[in-house]
Amino acid sequence: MSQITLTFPDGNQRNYDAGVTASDVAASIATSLAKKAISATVNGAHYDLAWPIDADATIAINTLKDETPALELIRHDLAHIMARAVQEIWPDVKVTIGPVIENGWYYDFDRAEPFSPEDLGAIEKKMRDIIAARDPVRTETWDRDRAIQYYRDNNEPYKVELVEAIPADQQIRMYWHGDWQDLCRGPHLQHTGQVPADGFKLMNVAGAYWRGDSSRAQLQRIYGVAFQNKEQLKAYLTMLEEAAKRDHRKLGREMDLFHMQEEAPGQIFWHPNGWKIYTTLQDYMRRQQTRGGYVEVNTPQVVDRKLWEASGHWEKYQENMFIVEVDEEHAREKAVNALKPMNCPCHVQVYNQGLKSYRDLPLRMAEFGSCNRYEPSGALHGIMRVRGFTQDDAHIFCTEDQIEAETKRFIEFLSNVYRDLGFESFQIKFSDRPEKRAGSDAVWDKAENALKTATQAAGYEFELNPGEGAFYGPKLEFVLTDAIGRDWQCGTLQVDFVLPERLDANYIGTDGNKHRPVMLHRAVLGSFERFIGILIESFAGKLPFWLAPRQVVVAAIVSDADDYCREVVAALQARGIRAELDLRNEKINYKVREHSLGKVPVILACGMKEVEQRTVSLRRLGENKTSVVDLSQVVTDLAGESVPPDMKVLL
RNA sequence: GCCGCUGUAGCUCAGUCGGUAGAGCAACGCAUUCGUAAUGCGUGGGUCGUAGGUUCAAGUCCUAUCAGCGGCACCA
Repeated sequence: MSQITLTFPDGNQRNYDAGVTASDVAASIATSLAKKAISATVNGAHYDLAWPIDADATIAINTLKDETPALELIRHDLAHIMARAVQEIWPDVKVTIGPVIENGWYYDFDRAEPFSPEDLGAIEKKMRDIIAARDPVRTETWDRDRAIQYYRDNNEPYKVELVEAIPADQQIRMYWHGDWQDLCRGPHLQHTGQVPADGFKLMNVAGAYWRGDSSRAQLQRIYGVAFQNKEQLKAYLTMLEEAAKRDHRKLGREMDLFHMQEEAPGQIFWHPNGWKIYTTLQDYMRRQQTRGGYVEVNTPQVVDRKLWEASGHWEKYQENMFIVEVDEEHAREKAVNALKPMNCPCHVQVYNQGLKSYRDLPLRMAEFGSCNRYEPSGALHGIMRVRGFTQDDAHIFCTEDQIEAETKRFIEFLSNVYRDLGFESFQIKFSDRPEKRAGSDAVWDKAENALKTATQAAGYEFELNPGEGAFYGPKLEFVLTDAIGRDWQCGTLQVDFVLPERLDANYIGTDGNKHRPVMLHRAVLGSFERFIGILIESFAGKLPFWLAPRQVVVAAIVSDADDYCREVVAALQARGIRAELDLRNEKINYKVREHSLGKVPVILACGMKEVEQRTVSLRRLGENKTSVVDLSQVVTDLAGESVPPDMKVLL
């Protein structure tokens, strides 16, 4: 039998018979290691302890303390343990797939009756029994046909389908613990007892389609989360509670920002406080766009279907459009219109007025474009995903040669805005040509290269998102990370060769002939509604001073200070600060609590001491210390703070 | 759109076996003038999401429907 040499992380080398398993290797080092071992990393690949190693390799034995392999295995084994528990309780349930996901796993089942929350408890209990049994995990490799026959015999149609999708000559790895079996790539733990019994929790049940295809069977998906130990699980559950606390729907009510109601699903009733955030943000964006060389336009909401037919939306996007038909009796002629779901076709109409010269390009046309889309009911989510929204949209009409410079210019514009709004970093995803696309390969090569080169030239890296481009061109997506680590895709830049063609946009070149401009579709915030939702959640309602709808509350401690409080508010308002008065017959504790919950950044409390000394007692949100400041000083300071970041730069 | 769950006062929620609606906070009134996260007492407030049905009787059971929530699909 031939010998192989294994190299350990500390550089030591040992010789073994070829075909040795990591389990044997661990045992050759120490019995305790063999017991603790969960898997091995062999030449960088994650290996099951039971797999044979046939050639020289580097090897590391993993234990539960090694986070990456441990979490992978725990979650993966739990997926199997859960599937086994379900089938032990309900033998007629069909199993499908159960992958590891962020923080845990899920498994999709086919079962006629829905799983109830009580069922989850029963499953969890059964899982703990399986873990307590410390059932050894064993594996074999089978021919594909044997596996297919096995699953046919066991009446597991989904597994049959999965195996059939594997090439006929490929070996199939089968896993068992107890009597329960599953098809699996592996690796797995040594025995079920290696899963931390108090480190996991079943979270919820949801519908999911077989193979993600909405035309196929609807399955039931059970989600679980799992960690190396109880403490980490608890920390995760606490983080979820934190996220729930900053839910923009809850904060929107508490801060009195907006509401939504049945009669207008997916549309927002902005209250004064919320609308103040909106207009402050919009004013900011307008200033930035003006500085960035954009012209602003405004275009119609209700537009004849003819334009949508010409643009391609009628064919490609009709399901998502609100169609407006006017009753014939009242209409001079029957017309079918649609609420605009996008601004681009209208912008081309503006562009097409009059003759454009190459001297006019690049023409950067912006609109705070109010759009309506009939989103599927299940897609609606607070103010983040709505049917009526406003994009900070713009279309840059330019020549192909200008794509690169405009891309660079836009990324700089966008990163500046994100920084001002409190997001220091963002990632870029580059989506290239999809299967279904318009335009020649040569044009795509050109567009993709221009986008890529420009992004790199601007000094940014990107992640490739293959095949996810729009049908008319490649796109960049800008993803920012919020205060609790969640990613949000906000900005986008898309290269479009198709729409200028369809809507016959052109310009006169240096040669005196007509040429086709390229359109760059771009947005920074995406939509005001969604972005405000992100701001609320990221800041947990504690918006930066300049964006806070109610910046200051001046609260009287005793009613003899009322007149002075009025004077303080007037002084603040005279400097443009959004200050409110609270003269209610309540204790200062009550007022502080209420305005703190309302996320007002600054509370100025005034009692007789302040009246006599012409000062205020200043308390900032989130701090429980106060400071006494001269009235004139506080007005100057807060006026400085309320200046938007872009105006500060100019000062 | 699909699967599951939910819908009771402005908000958060209770409501048993089907017997005719309840709490806390908020609001309003009175008292209290108080020093940095809830002062006390009192008063008013509900077609139980909507529409049907079963029943002597429906918040409760059934059907339909609307909306919301969690996922899936969708997100140009």
